[in-house]
Amino acid sequence: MNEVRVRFAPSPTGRLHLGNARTALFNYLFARKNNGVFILRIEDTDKSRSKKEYEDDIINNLLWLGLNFNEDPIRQSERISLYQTAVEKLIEEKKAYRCFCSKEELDLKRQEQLVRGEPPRYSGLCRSLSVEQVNENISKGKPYIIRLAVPDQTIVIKDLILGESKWEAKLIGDFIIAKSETEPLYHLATPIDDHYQGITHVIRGSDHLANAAKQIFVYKMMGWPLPEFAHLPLILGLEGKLSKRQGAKSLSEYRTDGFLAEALLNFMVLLGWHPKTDDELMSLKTMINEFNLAAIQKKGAIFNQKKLIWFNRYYLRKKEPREILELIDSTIEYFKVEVDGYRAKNNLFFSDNEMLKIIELGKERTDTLNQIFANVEFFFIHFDYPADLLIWQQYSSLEIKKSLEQTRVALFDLDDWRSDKIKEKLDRLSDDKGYVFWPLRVALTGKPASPPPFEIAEVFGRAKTIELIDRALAKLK
RNA sequence: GCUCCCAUCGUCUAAUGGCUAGGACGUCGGGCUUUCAAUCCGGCAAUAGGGGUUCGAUUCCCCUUGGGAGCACCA
Repeated sequence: MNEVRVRFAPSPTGRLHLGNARTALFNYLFARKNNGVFILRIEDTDKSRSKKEYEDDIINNLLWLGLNFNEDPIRQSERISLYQTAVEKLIEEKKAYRCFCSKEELDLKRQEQLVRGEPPRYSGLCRSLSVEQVNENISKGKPYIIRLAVPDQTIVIKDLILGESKWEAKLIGDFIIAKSETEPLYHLATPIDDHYQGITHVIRGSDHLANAAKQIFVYKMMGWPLPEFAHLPLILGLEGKLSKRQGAKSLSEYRTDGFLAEALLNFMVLLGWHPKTDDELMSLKTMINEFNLAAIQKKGAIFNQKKLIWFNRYYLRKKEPREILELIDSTIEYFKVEVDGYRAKNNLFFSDNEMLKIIELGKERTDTLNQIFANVEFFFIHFDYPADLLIWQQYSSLEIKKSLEQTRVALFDLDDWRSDKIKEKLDRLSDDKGYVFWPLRVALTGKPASPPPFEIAEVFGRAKTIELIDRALAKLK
């Protein structure tokens, strides 16, 4: 039994998005599950659309997710001679030929075929050109492209996920495999690399199923054995295709929007696949153990943002405040700047311990990392609120004033300024907790909803707490 | 237009030719609670439709409908 070798082969024509990332994940899981090798191949044969920037984005985000590849990534643009040799061999053996038809002619024929209700494909006109005719055309400098001379056969794709499907050669036609000897196209470069890289399982999106038929012809013409194919169902948006316009964000965007790699991985793996057990919460390690290609769903999965958010909340809550602080510092730099801005502007500085406490309070109440301070912004900004907000239920303004005065006295000479001690002391003030804690919360936060006021008081410290209580008292007549 | 693929709660999915079709997210209601969050308990919610095969079909077959993908000198 050969070693399992799989590849993730994106073209660097855009940022890594969720659909691609899931394809990478499934390849990775399959490789790890089988103690195999996971390879990254950059398919940059289209020079005009490929960009280094996108290549970097893809690699950085794969690494961020933890989908490490085992070998150095290869670029198709650096393997031109490999494809050239293959093209020349195919032409030599009359398995491929130069086609001199112009684009205009082809467009016209395509239209005609469509009108007749036929699938649009090349007629094979130039296949019958003699060597002399070809040479004459070349010497005249007539432009050409290279087509595969597709034999009249029916291809059966045996897909590990989708099962068997049949594809007739006459409906495919002699497709183009290269623009020239040194400019290979996808349908040629991909099977060649898969062969020479010893890929045993081609795992990719099901939008490539029809391409598999074409590529199988290349394998046959080259006399190579076929790899296994597994075409993954596509991820769809609520209204059909998951497109950039429909909120399909790049991984980079999810990252700066405050999503955690753990959440994204866990969410993605459940799109089209499910573990045997009902336990959906999985680390990468658990996924590897549980993964099974045959259990992958055939139908496309619709992306459910709310579940992603739920996973994100879950993993955020599980993280230690220290880890979160590091994540904020390292991955969300712009946010650190923003927070530092708050602090400088308001002359509010917190020690590391105080920051950790703030994060602990914030992380319980946020969907995403970048929103972690949103619910505890009162620590960083000057806030104001209407006096009415201080009033708890049916109490009068005077009674609330009394409550705050009692709180002030109780806290003023509290020896041990810790949240549990603060709570303990305030608990004794009244049987109606709301009567004590509600006005204090509003005094300390300016908000009707917040973490417990005694926790906040601990971070603020005695002086700031008393100051804020005095501000509240001044609002009450 | 042609080819291929697909079809279980709103969404992701589990299950078996045979108990009340299970779980998760969401949603609704309740408990806890000073608020929010968290958490706990409970409810609503699905086998697209029509034919077969069978004692029996969500499961196997056919048709319809619906959805998706492909048909580039992109990948």
